[in-house]
Amino acid sequence: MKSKRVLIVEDDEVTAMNLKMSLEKQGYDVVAIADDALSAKSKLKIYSPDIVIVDISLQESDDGIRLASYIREKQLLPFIFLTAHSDDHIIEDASKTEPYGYIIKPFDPASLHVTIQMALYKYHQEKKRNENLDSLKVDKLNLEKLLYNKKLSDKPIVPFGDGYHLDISVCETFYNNKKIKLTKKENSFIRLLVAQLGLVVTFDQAISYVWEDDGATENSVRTLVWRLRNKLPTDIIKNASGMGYYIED
Amino acid sequence: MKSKRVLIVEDDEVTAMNLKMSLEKQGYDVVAIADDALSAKSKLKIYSPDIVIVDISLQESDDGIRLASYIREKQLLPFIFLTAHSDDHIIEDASKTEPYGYIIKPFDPASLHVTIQMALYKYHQEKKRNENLDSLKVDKLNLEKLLYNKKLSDKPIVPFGDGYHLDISVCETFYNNKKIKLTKKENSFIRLLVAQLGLVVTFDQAISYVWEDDGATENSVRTLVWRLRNKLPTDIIKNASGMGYYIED
DNA sequence: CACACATTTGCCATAATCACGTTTATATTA
DNA sequence: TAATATAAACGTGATTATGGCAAATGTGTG
Repeated sequence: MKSKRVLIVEDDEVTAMNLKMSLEKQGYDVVAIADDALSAKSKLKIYSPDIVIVDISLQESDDGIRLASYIREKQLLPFIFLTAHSDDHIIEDASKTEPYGYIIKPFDPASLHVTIQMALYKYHQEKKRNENLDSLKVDKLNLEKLLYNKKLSDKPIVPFGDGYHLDISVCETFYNNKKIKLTKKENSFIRLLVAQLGLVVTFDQAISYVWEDDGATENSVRTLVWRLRNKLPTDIIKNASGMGYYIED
Repeated sequence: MKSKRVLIVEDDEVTAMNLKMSLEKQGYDVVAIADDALSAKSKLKIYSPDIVIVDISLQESDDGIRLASYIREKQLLPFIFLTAHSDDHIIEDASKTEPYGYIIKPFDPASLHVTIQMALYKYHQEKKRNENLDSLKVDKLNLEKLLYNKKLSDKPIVPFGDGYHLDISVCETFYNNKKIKLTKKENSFIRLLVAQLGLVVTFDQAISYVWEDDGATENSVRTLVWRLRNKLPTDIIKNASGMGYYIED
């Protein structure tokens, strides 16, 4: 296996150099060192590293955490936090970004290696799972979670489009608080669209989620969309040519 | 916050004692030390710790990993791996259990604390999300609340349909103040329909609520609806094709 | 930019399938 | 024994799959 490319984001030069030396001794390729979030972002693009080590408290601010959130959101890379503190609320904030690992200063070279390996592996698994999700499987549970994350405060309601909402506890769609009678498959597809609000639902996804084991053709999906569009008062189901359908966020 | 209860699963006495001391110095309560997976399982039950630290390679086998899988499956607790190796396939196996954290030997007391905090937080988040998903299901208690919220001022009466009302204190249904004699299951189903007035009661919901543990088929639900419709003077139970039944609000 | 060409989409009629309501026979329970 | 609940069967209507076709969209070329 060729050596992994590491980007270090650390404003303290001494720590950064220590890290770099330690990593290089273990066969890693430290491609760059950034000392703030901004340069980190540009260096991410330039060097395309395999993993990023981020100091949690860049310039005494929460820049490190925000950088991590950014990376997590874009699903670019695995990242590891480097921290000296064990301040509980920093830990809490850091945990929210779901880091792939963390190293506590002063760091130990051996544990550094293991942590990186674990992070890389974890990222690899996650990526594989996401790929599966993209191309094929969106299982019920997964979808429920997606929908749940979109729900409004304590009510099981997910608003979408303009005047629409979905009651996720009973699987029903409303337009201006008026129920729209939908059949099983129509409902199923709306749920999928809303779970991925703003994202395209591919034909494959639709087929595997709505039709489960019995397959279906792309034409079936098209006809389903057609029927749905007839039942919905406004035209919110958009087509992404060659890909599938989506509802705008 | 009261001190967190920790269970250590480690067959090397020296490491175990080191851990214990280190943890106690930081205010943790080490409730027990187990030296194999079996005793770990029983001690889990006896001491109900808040978190478990598991040595990844108990007695040179993969017991640690299997113990972790067991805990993960039962969704009992957060667990942290303790490992000396950086052997890639052990890391791979360990990662599959999605540990809440890991500590590399020789461990550093400060990082131990941070790792535990992160693990506890992560577990907390996970648990909260699962609970919220569960709360979307309708159980007896939930239903009573729904009904209670619908009742008329201070009287235990819930009106529905046109001329109907349900007395939730005695579980009886009336049409124009005339009692309608219903059987146990019919009553049960009417309550469910009224609790979700305007919303569809799915077959699954009906089956799990009316039939509880003894299952039933969709056909049973259909026949139940048929019997109910015969007893109710007007046609208020509507069908949502493929989904279930509902009464309009 | 215009043009031809290929692909994809929306729409529809038709056929196949599925779900519903209903009935009857058979269990289960009080 | 009467009342209640389930299971299987079946006609009917609702829902869905399928293939075709025109319109829209995208692509490559001169």
